[in-house]
Formats: sequence, structure tokens, C-alpha cells
Amino acid sequence: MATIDDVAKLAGVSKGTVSSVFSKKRPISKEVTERVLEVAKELGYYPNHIARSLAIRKTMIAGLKMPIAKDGVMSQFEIQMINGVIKECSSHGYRVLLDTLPEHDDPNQFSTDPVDGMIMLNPRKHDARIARYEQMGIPLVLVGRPDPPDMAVSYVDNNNTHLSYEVGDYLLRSGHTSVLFLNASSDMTVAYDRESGLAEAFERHGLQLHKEYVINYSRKLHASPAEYGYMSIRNTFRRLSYTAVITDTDRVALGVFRAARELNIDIPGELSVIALSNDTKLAQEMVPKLTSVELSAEKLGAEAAQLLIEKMKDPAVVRHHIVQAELVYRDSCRQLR
Amino acid sequence: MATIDDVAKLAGVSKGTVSSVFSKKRPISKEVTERVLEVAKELGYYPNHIARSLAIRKTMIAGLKMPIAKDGVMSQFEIQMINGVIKECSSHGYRVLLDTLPEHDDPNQFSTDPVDGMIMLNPRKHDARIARYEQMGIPLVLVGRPDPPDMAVSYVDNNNTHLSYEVGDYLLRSGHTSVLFLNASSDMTVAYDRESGLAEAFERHGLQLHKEYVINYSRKLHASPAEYGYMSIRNTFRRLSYTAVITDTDRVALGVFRAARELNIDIPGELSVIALSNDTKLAQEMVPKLTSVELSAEKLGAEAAQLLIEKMKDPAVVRHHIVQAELVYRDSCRQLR
DNA sequence: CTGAAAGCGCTTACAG
DNA sequence: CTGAAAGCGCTTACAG
Repeated sequence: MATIDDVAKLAGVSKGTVSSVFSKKRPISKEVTERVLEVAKELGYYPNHIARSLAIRKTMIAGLKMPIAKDGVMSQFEIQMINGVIKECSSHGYRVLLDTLPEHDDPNQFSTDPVDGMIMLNPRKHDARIARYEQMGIPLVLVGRPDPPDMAVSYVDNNNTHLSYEVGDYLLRSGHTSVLFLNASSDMTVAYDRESGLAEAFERHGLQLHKEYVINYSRKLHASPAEYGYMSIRNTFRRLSYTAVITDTDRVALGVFRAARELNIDIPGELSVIALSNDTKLAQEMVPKLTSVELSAEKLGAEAAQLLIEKMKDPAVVRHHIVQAELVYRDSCRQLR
Repeated sequence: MATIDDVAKLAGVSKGTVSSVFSKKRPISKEVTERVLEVAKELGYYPNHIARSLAIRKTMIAGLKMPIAKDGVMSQFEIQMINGVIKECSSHGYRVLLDTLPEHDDPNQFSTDPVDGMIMLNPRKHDARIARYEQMGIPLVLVGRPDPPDMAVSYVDNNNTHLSYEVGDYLLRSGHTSVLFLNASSDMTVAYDRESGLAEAFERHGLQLHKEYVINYSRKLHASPAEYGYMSIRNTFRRLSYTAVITDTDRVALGVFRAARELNIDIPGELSVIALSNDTKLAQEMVPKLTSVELSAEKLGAEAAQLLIEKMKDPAVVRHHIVQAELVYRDSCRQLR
């Protein structure tokens, strides 16, 4: 590849001049500009992004740190989230680097990412990486709440606890007294938040959320989210007694619907279904249309990107943003009173 | 951020030594290694990825050039594809840069991407960018066939023409004589390939594929793929006469199913449905289970990544790989004879 | 096993 | 409006 030096020499000008022609940061005469451009074209010269980044200490790249699942499948939530991040970043001139590389065991091998800022998914308990980014001077925004919750770090999150409280309250007010909860994987903070929100709703109604009515998704046990929903209904509907089920996602609800058809369970006649959903379109296509909480994973991603862009301008700001999810009433729930 | 110079000075060694401690490219004595590591830790030093990339002229980043739709929504196909690319790249130590930035109008503004190679989606007719990457010396792999087809460039693609021939042949052999084709958007090369494959099947059976039985998806007309399927059936089922419908994707089929339920059309009794699908899971959850061609978008992405990794090692290689899609018979098609 | 120095390809005060 | 030179933070022959 031709370099700025080649162009400068052939055009008979200095490198600084060539640089200015491309960056337009200082005025260059018309004649010189034309000559430089011509030579550049002739040589097939394109400014080297890396060299430029090193010089100006900016890459115009936002990183997205996202551990890749062993089976390599992104969840619908992640996908929607990424979508939001990309949309927001690209509208601000940022590219997005997907950093899915597994953490190196040897922390000394850890090198900086070629990014101006980082969005990190699923922060862990006492996540050491947060301090490391701080030390590297890389602006950071989390998706999901940090632990401990009072850390001085920017993040976006859903109001998960309140959300499942609201869902539980809705069902209980409708007259349901026993509810099956197909929760997320137990190692996710969101699963904890949701269960405690639901339990609170039960308490307020003078009821109790029994352990056997809460099931957690498990990659080992379930082939897919839909299969998780399907099998859970098949295994429990005759054994336990419930009139409503809350599912982790719309895909899980899809499996519930399939099991219901096979077992001749009428939805919502015999069984009400409500999902914490990531895909509005899918919920609308189901028959009956699925009542769901729209988590707005995409909005979460977009908000995270927005916070990051802000933070890259002023690293001092620390802000939180809670994306309010919304319960959308469709046709899969029944009022018992 | 601390630099290699800071560490070198404080540890009383040269930059080269510090470099070697981290890269392990030449042996450094135990004592010195320890001293350097200690100082590095104390200073919070992490090697700068950009500077390193400039020096070794390698970034270990693979680019994914993917124009972002105006509405900013990735199709299921793109998502699956990306998934494949990520999985393959990350298993080889590459990060993935999503380059969704719109092409700059001014080609002089065009700068190199900070990548070692590039995967490009949806190459256009006589795509000028292909020559540009060649000129920049950036290894390139296309997803989708190039135009003209005989270009010396690596690519992966589905065997789209043959595929729709096979689907058509299957339906016609089953006794269907009139088929509605809900094709992809007409500006995509894949739409052309598919229609010609289907038309060929009709000819072989002494029939003709009539224009009014081929509809193309349009972002302007249809709110979503599912809505496209839904409206198409509502608008045509009573007016035209067909016993089978081929849909662009499984999401389109979802809309077809919903319309069928509302219009009391029995699937597959009155209407057979077959989809060119990207999401096996979804097809299996539909009732009846959806007969579909598994496009293996993910495989396409993984193959593209593999070709690219090969090409980054030896830029001279030019290879093509056709991912054979497979027709999976489930429950949504009926044999009329 | 270690150091000094040139080089990767840009940008940017400083000077004119 | 333009040039010379230092600098961005690394790596790597070359020499010892």
C-alpha cells in the first residue's frame, strides 16, 4: 500500500500538506489539493486508520464486551441489544468492535482494546474488569446493574424487580392464586431480581410463591428456550396446579403454546401466559397474541451507547439510566374474576 | 495511561526488554521479568493495542461490512450470519469489527479500516468497493455471489437457484399446480436467482409461473416480514387460486399462518406452506411444524470467516464455497396425489 | 540475556 | 498557504 510519504514525494510536497488535504484541518491551495488528490488516486493511496488513530489517540470505535456462550449462540436479548448499540453508534460515526474473546487467564497478557470506549454486558459480582478499564482510562458503560450496586460506574438496566412485581400483581388481581414461573438461568442477576419482585407481589396479596413453582432455565437441561417452555409444561401441568405461567422470554412462551396444543390446554381458558419478551413482532404473531412485558432490549443497547458517547466526551460523568419496560396486554391472559 | 517508556525507566531497563517481557518473543531473565511485571502492575501499564498494531502491521481484527438498513433493523438472516462469523473468528483469536457506517459520498474521504481482512455482505452489481479492497491490499471475502460472477474474488453463497427449483419441483410433484411465491425484495440478487429457479421447475412440469403469483417484499409496503405474509394471504387467497405458498423466510410464514387462522384456511389441508428459513427453532415451534429449507445463514457466516482466515494467511488464494441448503420436510405441506 | 536506534504511517504545533 | 521535525507507543533487526 502506498503511504503518505509516497504521495508527498511524488506530488512534491510535504507529508503535512498531504495530511491536510485529506483531513481538511488547515487550508491548502486549490492547485496543490488537486495535484495531491491526483497522485493519491494514481498510487491508490488511502490514509491508514491505525497510524492515524495512534497519532490522534482516537479510534472512533466503540467496544462491546460480550462473552460468547459455549454453544456460540447469541440470545434474542443480546441480539436486540447489539442492534440498539449499532444503530446508535453508527449514527454518531462510531464503528462497533465485538469483543467476544474469552478473558485471558494471565492478567499480564491483558492488553488494551483498540477502542475509545467500552460497553460491557452482564457484569459479574465484584467484577475486576471494571477497575481495569478505569485504570486504562477507557470510558465504560455497563448493561445490567453493577455489583456492589453503589459503584461509581455508568450503567443502564431494566427495572426488573418492579417489573415482575407488576406482572405478578396483575395476575393475582385477576384472580389467579397459583402461578408457574419459568425464570431465567439462576446465575444471572436478573433472575434473582425477578424472583424477588414476584415474591413481593405474592406477599402483598397474602399469598406465597412456592419454590416448586419457580423453575430456572439451564443450558444443560434444555436444548433451547422453546424446549424449556415445552418440557416444563409437559412435566408439571398435571402434577402441580396453576392457572397461569410467566415465562422468561417469548421463545419460552412459544414452547408453552406448543405443549398446550398437544395437551389440549386452552390458552387463555385454562392457562394464562405472560412473557418477559424481547421480540414484539413474535408476540403479535402468536395465536392467541401473547401478553408480554416489552423489555426493549434494543432501547437498552441504544441508551448504553448514548451514555458511552457522552462519557467519551466527558469521562467524568457517571450516569445511570433505567429503561422502563412496559406490560402490553394482548390475548393470552384471562381474568378469573 | 502508563506507556512502555514509563515502565522501562522505572524498572531501569530498555523498552525492548519490557516489550519482550510481554510478548515473550525473546527470553528475558527471571529477575528482570519479575521486576518489569511488578513495575507494570504498579503503574497500571497495559500494552497499547493500536501502537502494537502499527508496528507489527496486524490488528487481529476481521471486519464485517454490512450496510445498516434505514430502519436500523437487522434481518434474521444477517443476525444468524454474524453469529457464524463471530463464532469462527473468535475461535481463531480474531475480534470482529462491525462496519455499518454508510459509504462516504466523497471517495477521497475513504480511509482504510483497522482490520486484517474484510467480509462484505450483499455485494452490489459492479461493486467498486471490491477493487478498492484489492488496491488497499485487504483480503476480502463476499457473502453472496459477485457480479460479474467470474470475478477473481473469494465468496460463499447458497445454491439459491437450485434450491427454489427443488422446492418448486417438490410441490409440483405433490400435485400442486398453482403456487404463490412470496419472494424477497426485488433489489436483491437472491430474489432473482430464486424466481428463475422456481420458473424452471414450472417449465419442467409443463407449467408456467405467472407474474401475479410472485410478490416481492418491500420495506415501504410492509411493516414487517410477518405482516408481509399476513397481508399477502388476506389480499390474494380469495382472488387468486393456489394451494401452496412459498415464503421468503420463516417470519413471513408466521404471518401466513396467522392469516390462515383468521380466514379459517386449514394448513396443510387447504394450503401448503413452505419457507426458505433462517431459524430452525422457530419452524419447529410452529403448529403445524413448518416445512422449510434451512438456509444455514450461520454456516454461511462461519464459512466466510474460514475463507477469510485462510486468505489472511495467503492473500493469493481465491476460493468459493457453496453452502448446500437442505429441504426439511415437516408438517405444513400436503400431497395432493 | 539486554540495549540503542530505526521504523510502523500518521498528526500537529512551530516557524515562515 | 506550506514545510521540517517531533511525537503517538509499540517492535525488531543488529550488536554485544
